[in-house]
Amino acid sequence: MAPILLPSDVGEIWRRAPQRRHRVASIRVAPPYDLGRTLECGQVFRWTLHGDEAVGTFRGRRWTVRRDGNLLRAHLDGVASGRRQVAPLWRHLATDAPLSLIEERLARDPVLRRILPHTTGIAIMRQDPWECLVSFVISAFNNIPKIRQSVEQLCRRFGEPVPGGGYAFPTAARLAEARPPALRACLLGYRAPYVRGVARAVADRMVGLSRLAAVPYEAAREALVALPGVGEKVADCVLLFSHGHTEAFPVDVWIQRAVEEAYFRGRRTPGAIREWARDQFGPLAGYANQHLFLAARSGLI
DNA sequence: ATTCAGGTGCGAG
DNA sequence: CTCGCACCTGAA
Repeated sequence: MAPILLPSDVGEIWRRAPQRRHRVASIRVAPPYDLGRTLECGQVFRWTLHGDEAVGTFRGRRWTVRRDGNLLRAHLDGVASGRRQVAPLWRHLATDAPLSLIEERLARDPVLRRILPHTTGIAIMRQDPWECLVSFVISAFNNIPKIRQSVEQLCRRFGEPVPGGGYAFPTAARLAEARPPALRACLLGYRAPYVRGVARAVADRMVGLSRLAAVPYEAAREALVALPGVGEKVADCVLLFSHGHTEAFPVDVWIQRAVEEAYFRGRRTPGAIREWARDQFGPLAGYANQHLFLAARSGLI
């Protein structure tokens, strides 16, 4: 199959999207943005969805976001007065991602053209790198309900209470000083030392986690893989979901099976699949990944 | 009771 | 450097 050469401009448009400075409690999102699909396609673990209402903690505040057609309304829970800057929340939810352009480009690939009608509207969020890193370290050889429980336990035991209810994600310094038994009590199992390890590395500035967005993909990846409990797949998740490296293509068992089935009809190593995806989709590899992942989990591939 | 789950770090060849 | 294997533990 001929590689689909994608101009790098799409990735750049997304990455450099202007941040609105004024306060807005609501925002109109361009089709096909789908809040529910964005929150439930597996990139984030702490947002919960109830029909058209999403609840999540972001930057130490509890938010409720209601969807009304193409309009999203944000409510700050537990804060009686004093409006607050909402723009960072929209940025977090990636409401500015040029999805129609991205999906139009992705549809040049025959496989994606077939599944896109079932997966359209996914935006790749901009998550806090530290929370994202810990979440995906926990995700290794684990199942989603338990991952969510573990993250929630970490917040409950080590995070600061949040006005609207619940707890913020704990800081690296806080987790670095946590006792191993207390960490294991968060259902972490054998991953407890990994969480402690990454906490220490980040707290001690062994790795400039928040600066990796400005570091080229390959170099940023190397820095992450050096951390305990962080392999190729977890590194790619962090680079994609929190650092804006949309050329990252995390290969888990679902993606591996889907790509082998739909593109190769034969076995490939995770590394080979990752390299193939970067070549095939360029700066949109991460978006392709999310659509293929959701399609695989939905039984479409 | 047995099996499975969004990988990673190991040692062995 | 690639390959095979063990691994905490709750939920089905």
